[in-house]
Amino acid sequence: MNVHSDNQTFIETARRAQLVDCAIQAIAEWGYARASMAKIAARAGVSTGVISYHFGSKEELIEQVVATVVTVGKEAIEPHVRAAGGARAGLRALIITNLDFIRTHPAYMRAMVEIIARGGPVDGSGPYAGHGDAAIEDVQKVLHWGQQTGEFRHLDTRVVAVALRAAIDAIATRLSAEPDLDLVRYGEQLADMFDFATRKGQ
Amino acid sequence: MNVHSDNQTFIETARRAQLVDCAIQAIAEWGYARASMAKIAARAGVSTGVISYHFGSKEELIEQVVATVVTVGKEAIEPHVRAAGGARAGLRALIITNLDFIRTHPAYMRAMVEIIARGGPVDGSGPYAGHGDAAIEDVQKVLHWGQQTGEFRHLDTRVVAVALRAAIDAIATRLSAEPDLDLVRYGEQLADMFDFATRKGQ
Amino acid sequence: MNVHSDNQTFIETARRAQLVDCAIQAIAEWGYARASMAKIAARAGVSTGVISYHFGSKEELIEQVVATVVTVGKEAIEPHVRAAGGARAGLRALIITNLDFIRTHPAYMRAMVEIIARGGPVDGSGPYAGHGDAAIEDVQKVLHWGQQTGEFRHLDTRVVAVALRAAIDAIATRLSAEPDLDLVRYGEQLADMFDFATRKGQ
Amino acid sequence: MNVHSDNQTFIETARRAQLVDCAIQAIAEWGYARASMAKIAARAGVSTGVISYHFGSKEELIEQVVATVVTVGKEAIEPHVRAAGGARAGLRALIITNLDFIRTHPAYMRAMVEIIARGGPVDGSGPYAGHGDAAIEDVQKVLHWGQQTGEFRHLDTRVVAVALRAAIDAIATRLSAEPDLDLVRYGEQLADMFDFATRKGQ
DNA sequence: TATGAATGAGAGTTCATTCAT
DNA sequence: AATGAATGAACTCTCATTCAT
Repeated sequence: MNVHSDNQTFIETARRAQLVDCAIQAIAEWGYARASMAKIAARAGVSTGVISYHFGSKEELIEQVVATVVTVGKEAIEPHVRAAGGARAGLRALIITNLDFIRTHPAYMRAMVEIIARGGPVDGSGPYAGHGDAAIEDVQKVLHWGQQTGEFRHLDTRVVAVALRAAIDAIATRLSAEPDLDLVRYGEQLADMFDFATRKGQ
Repeated sequence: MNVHSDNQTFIETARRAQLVDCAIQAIAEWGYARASMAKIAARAGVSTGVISYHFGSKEELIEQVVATVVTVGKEAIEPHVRAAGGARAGLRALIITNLDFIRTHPAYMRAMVEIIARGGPVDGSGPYAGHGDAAIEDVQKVLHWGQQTGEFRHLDTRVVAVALRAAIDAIATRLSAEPDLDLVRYGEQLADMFDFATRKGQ
Repeated sequence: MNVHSDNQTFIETARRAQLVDCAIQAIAEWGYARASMAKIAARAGVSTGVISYHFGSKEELIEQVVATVVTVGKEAIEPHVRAAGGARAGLRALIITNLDFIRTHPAYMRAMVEIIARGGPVDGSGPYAGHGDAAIEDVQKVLHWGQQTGEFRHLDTRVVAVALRAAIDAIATRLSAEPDLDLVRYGEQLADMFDFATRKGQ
Repeated sequence: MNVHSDNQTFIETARRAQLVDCAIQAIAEWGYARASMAKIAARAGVSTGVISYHFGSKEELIEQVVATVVTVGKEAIEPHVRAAGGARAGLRALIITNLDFIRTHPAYMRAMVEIIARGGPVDGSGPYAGHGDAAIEDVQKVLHWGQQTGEFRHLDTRVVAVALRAAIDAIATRLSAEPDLDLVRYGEQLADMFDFATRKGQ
C-alpha cells in the first residue's frame, strides 16, 4: 500500500505519531538546527530511513509537528473560550488557558518557537505558513464577538489580535530564559492588561 | 596592522560595514539558518574568505550585525522617547518611532528578530543573549517612569514590557507576509491600545 | 544499530578495516599532514562522508590506525622475543623480527613513524602520545631482563632503549630513500652492534 | 635588483635572517602544521606578503630554515670532532657536542624535528632531502677514520651511522616529552654505548 | 620594499536523502 | 516496513599566494 495514501494502517499511524513526538522533543531539547534526522530517529529507536519512509522529507515531518502542536493546542484552548459567558471572559480564558498550555507543554511550545524562528524563506512559505494567520484569526474572532456584544471598545481587531498573539508566543521564549517564571501570575497580569486595552471605558 | 585592532583603515571600515549590511540583508531574506557565509559573501561580490579575514568567524560577524542594528535602532528611537513631555507621550513615541524604524529599515528589524529569536543554544546562552532582555528593559524604563509620575496604573512592568516588545517585533514578521501593511496607521492603533492598557482609569 | 557500539555488522567491520588500511597507505605515501580525508576516501573508492560515518572524526580513524599497527606489530614481534632462550638472544630477536616486520609491512611502519613523530601538539599531548613511550618500554624490558640475568653490562636502560628504538624506526624512513636496502643484512649488523653495546665485556 | 640574485643588500640579508629565525621559533612553538605564514610574519612584525617577497614560497623559507639549522649545527659540532686526538675521541666528541647543541638550541632542534616529521611526499624530495644523508655521512666519516686507524672493530659504517644519527635525533623528541631530561648525562651514556659498540674488543 | 586586502583551493564535518537488502 | 550503509552537497574555517597601492 502506498504509504502516503489516506488509508493508513494502525501501525503506520502509530509510527507517525511516535516520530512526530520524538521530533518535538528533539527540537525542544537541541533546537531546530541541531535536531537532525539522525538524532530524531535515534530518539525513536529506529534508523534514519524510517523518517524518510513515513514522511518523505524532513519538511513534511516538520509540517506534521506544527499541525500536531496546533491541533493539540486548539483542543486544549478553544473549549474554554467557547464556554465563557461573554467575549470579555472569553478573551481572558483564551489568555489564561493559552499560558496554561505553555506551562503544561513546554516542549511543544519550545519546538514551535524554534520552528517559527527558523523561518526559512521570508516569502511566507515554510512549515508554519498559514498556521500563524489562523492563530491570529482565532484571537480576532473573540474580539469581533466582543465588539458585536458591545463589551469591547472600538478597536482594530487585527492589530490587537497580532499584538496579543505575539505577547503570548513571546512567553515560550521568556520561559527558556527564566525557567522559574510564574506563568499563572503572568497570565493574570496579561489578561488584566488586555482587558484594560479592549474594554469599553466607564 | 592587525585586522582586529581598533586602528582601522578606511578600506577596512568600509568593507566591514558592507559585509555587515550584506549579512543583514541575507538574514532578512533567507532567515538566520540559511544565511550562510557563502551567500553573504556572494551578495557582497567577494569570496568567502573575506569574511573570515575581516571578522575572524561567523559569530563575530553576527555580533557586529547585532551591535549595528541595536545602535542604529537606538539612535533612531531613544531621542524621541526622551523628548516626550511625559511617560504617556513617551510610550506612544516609543511605539510610533519603533514602527517608523521598521517601516524605513525593514531588513534591519527582520534580521534582528531572526537573530534574537534564535538566541543560540536552547539553554539561553549564546553570543546574542541579553540583547532581547536589553530591548525589553528599555520599554520597562518608560513604564517605570509613568508609574513614578502617576500617569500609569498599577501594573507589572515586566509583563507589559514583554508584551509590547513582542507586539512590536511581530510586525517585522507580519510585514513580510503583508508588504502593503499601513504601518503608520498600525502604529497609531498599537499606541492607542497600550495607552488604554496602561493609563490610569478616569 | 549505533555505529559505534561494539556489536558490529560484518560489512561495518570490513569497511572499517578497509578504511584503516587505506589510511595507513595514504599516510605512508604522502605523510601524515597530507593524508587528507578526501585522499583516504578516494583511495577506498568511497565518498568523504563514509569516514565520518564509520569513525566519527579523523582523530578516531587515526587512533584506529595506531591501534591496528601496534597490535599487528606486537603480534609479529613479541612471541619471538619471548621464545628466545635469554635476554641477549631476545634482544637480537627483537631487532631481527622488527626489521622483518618493516620489510614485510613497509607502509605500516612508515605510517606509524609519521604518526608518532608528529605526536600532536608541541606540548606532548594529543591522541597518540604514549605509543612512542610504550614502544620504548618494550625494548627496556628486554634490557632489564638481561641485567638481571647478568648477560648485559651495567647501562642506562632508558638511553639504550631510546637509541635502539630510534635506530629501528629510522629504517622505515631509510627504506623510502633506498628501496633496495637489504634489510636482512641490515638487521644482522644492527643486532651485532647492539650486542657489542650491551653485553658484558669478556 | 632581483631579490633572488646572489648579490643581496645588507638589509635584504638581515630580513631573510630575521624571517628564518621567526620561522624557527614559530615552528618550535606551534608545530609545523600550525605555523602559518601569517603567524610567522606576525612574529616578525611584518605583513604576510613580505615572506613571499623574500622567499617566493613557504617551501623555500623552510628550506632556508633547514639550511640554517644544519649550518649552525655543523659549525658548533665539526670543530670539536676535528680537534679530537683520534677517531674514538672524535666519535665521543660528535655525540657530546651534538647533545650539547640540542641542549643549547632547543627551538632549532624542535623545529627541525617538526619539519622532518612532516615529511611530505616520501619520494625523497622535501626540504630535508639531502641533508639527512649528509648528516649520516658526517658520522660515517668518523667511523671510517676509526677503521683506518684500527681503533674501531670491523663494522658496517652505514648501519652504525644511521643508528647513531637516529639515536641523537630522537633526543629532540624525547626532550619535548621530558623537558627535565639531563642531556649531559644522557650524552655520556650514549657515548659510552657507541664506544662499546664500535671499539675493538680487548 | 612593504602593506594588507583579496583569492581560491582544500580542510574536516554535518546532514537530508537514497536505496539495496 | 525497516535497516544502515552510502552519497553528495553544503557548511565554517584556514591558509599560501597574489597584487594594486
